[in-house]
Amino acid sequence: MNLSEILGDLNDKQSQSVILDNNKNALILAGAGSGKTRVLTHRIAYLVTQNSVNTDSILAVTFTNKAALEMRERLSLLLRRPIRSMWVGTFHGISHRMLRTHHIEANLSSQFQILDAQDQFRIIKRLMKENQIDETKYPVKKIQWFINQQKDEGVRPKDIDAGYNYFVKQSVKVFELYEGHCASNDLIDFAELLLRSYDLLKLNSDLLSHYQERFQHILVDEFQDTNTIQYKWIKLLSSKQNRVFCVGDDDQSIYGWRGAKIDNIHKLEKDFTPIQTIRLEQNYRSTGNILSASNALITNNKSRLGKSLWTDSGDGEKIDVYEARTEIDESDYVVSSIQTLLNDNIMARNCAILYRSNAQSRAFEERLIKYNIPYIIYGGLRFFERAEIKDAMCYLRLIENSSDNVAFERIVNFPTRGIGNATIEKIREFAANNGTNLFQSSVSIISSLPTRAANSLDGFVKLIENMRDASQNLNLSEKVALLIKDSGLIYHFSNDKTDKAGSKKENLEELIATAKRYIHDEESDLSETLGFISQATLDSSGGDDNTNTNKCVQLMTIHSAKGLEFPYVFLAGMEEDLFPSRQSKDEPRLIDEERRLCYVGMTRAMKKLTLSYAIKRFLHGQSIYAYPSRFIDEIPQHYKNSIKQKFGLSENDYKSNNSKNQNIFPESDSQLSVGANVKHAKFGYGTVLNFEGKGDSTRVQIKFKKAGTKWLISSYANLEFV
DNA sequence: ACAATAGGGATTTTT
DNA sequence: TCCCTATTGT
Repeated sequence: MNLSEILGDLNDKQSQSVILDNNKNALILAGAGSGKTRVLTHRIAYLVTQNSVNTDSILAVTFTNKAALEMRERLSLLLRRPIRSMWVGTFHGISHRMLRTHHIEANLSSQFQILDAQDQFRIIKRLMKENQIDETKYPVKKIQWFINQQKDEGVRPKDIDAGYNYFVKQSVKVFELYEGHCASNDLIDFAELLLRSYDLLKLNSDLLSHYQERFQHILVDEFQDTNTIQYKWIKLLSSKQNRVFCVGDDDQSIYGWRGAKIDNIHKLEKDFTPIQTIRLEQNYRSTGNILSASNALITNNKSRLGKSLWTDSGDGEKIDVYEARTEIDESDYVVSSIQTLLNDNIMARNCAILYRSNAQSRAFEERLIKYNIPYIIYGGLRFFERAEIKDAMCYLRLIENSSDNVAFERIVNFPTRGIGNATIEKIREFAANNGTNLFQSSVSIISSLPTRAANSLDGFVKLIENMRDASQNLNLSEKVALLIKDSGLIYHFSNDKTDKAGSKKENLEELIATAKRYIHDEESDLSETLGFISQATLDSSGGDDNTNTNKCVQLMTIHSAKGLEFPYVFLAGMEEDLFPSRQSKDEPRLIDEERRLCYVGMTRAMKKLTLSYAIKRFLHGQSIYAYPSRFIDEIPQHYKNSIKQKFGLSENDYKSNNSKNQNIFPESDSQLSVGANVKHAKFGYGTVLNFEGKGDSTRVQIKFKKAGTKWLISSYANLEFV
């Protein structure tokens, strides 16, 4: 690969960044849609092919697994070879890798487990209960938040002076208890991965210099999102001999509330000298109007590094601003606009509805169902966070490592097998007194238990032991298949009446497939199973079935849309107190972040952007009158096209429409049952998987033979039973 | 052990 | 309003 191939399709600024002097650090201020991933990957390709930098000497850090994966893929395409051994990963993934390799120096066993947010919550809650700390006064969520916040700042309990603040005092107490618990149980939470790997390097100068010498080039993506400990981690790894190359955009910093320090990007220029700053301002995504409007909006923020996006692709259409009467009206406007696009053969996946808070998705969902437009809502529980999947994973964990107390607690009596609280309390007590784990403790106390409890507990112990023996010679996916069956999970969820659609059972089956797909890193210090378990915690998004999503309109929060782009974007709920949110309105710092969020939302749009707001909105059980968002006013009028006229059906039309439809699907319809076969005019034949609600608002989930699985409102769907 | 019921809270969530 | 949790009753 030669230089012109690497620089071939890059603009001046991009090329400059890629071939930047090796003796300088770099800050690439990459605006939205300016090709930052391209610069990052081409920079690496340049170093490897033109500067003979060994791939082992490169460390590339991202925030999300998705970004890391994308970088890997693009790199192996560019370099035309696999880059398996290269250190490309998330902050957490890289930290994890270091801790596994140097677990002894990090004061961890080789089998340490990673806690996800749920596990962490459970532990904190139990610790508080055991120590009589009143949950109503000190909500677990808040304490958990406090602890994570401190860790993100690199702060340990001993560093905190609570003064006279009772909340902080209690939080620190729980923090200490929690730290003790994690230490004695070999547990690491997300924040701890970073903090501990930081300490590891800080306290072991040999290790530190090893990595400093090894990583000649450290590249960081989305630098504006780094928190204090991440910044310190990078700073620690940097040295006289190596160079950092940071890419970021201060205008797209939207995770300040999670500890991201926008100021890190400012500090960079002081802490990492000599440094060269390059601005990528040419945008390849949006039309001129969208960019100018976004630029105008973001100018209202103070203390920016300053950047102004431009494009040579023409002005495009103005931004539509729709004033709706209510959120129903709003969703009707948006969805009928989408319908119009679909009629023009625009693909559904090219349309996105973005909003500030998840609660806003409902109105759109209902309208999309009415129009029979396929959609997908992002957000909510991810695959590995689902209860049934966590249950199964905990069986896997306990089979693999009987000292995993977190797993033990979760599944000892699930599915229920007659092991009550009293028994579990005895197990805990014995374990605490004898310095052993819960599983071992169970084995020890069985003989001292009343017959009934003893039998139940004995059954559980034997179950785990048998599964362990039986899975000895099985591969990962066979192991998973065995466990979801023998544990009784499949049986339990097959009979779960609350899960009419059987999706939990399906998820468990999907877990087998996910295990099958798992590719184990041969160089890893972990067994295949432990590798799978760690990966599941570090990347909880697995298992999702993306086959139909490209036919769907996409609904998500603006936060989730960061890094994505769509030809047609609808930014909904542009109202004061919703966006910017009420909780942010009193603090200029928070308002600025809301404004950046709005900027991120607007710059997702490629061809056409539509903003909408409702005068009256039903929220939290009551109607609220709202003012249009200040952000709308901050966009100069000549980029906007205001639409105030009522679109589509009038209120009366709705009424007549509804009453007309009421007869189509009588309330007392006894034919509607799971498994019933139906025919739909457009989607053809299908089977009812699930339904909810009554009368007019009944929603039915149907698996169509050809059209896939859909939720429909029965009063609109006009179903025929066959 | 589970279902029914009452009460409280309701941005955003990369790992 | 809706959803999640904790409590209560069978």
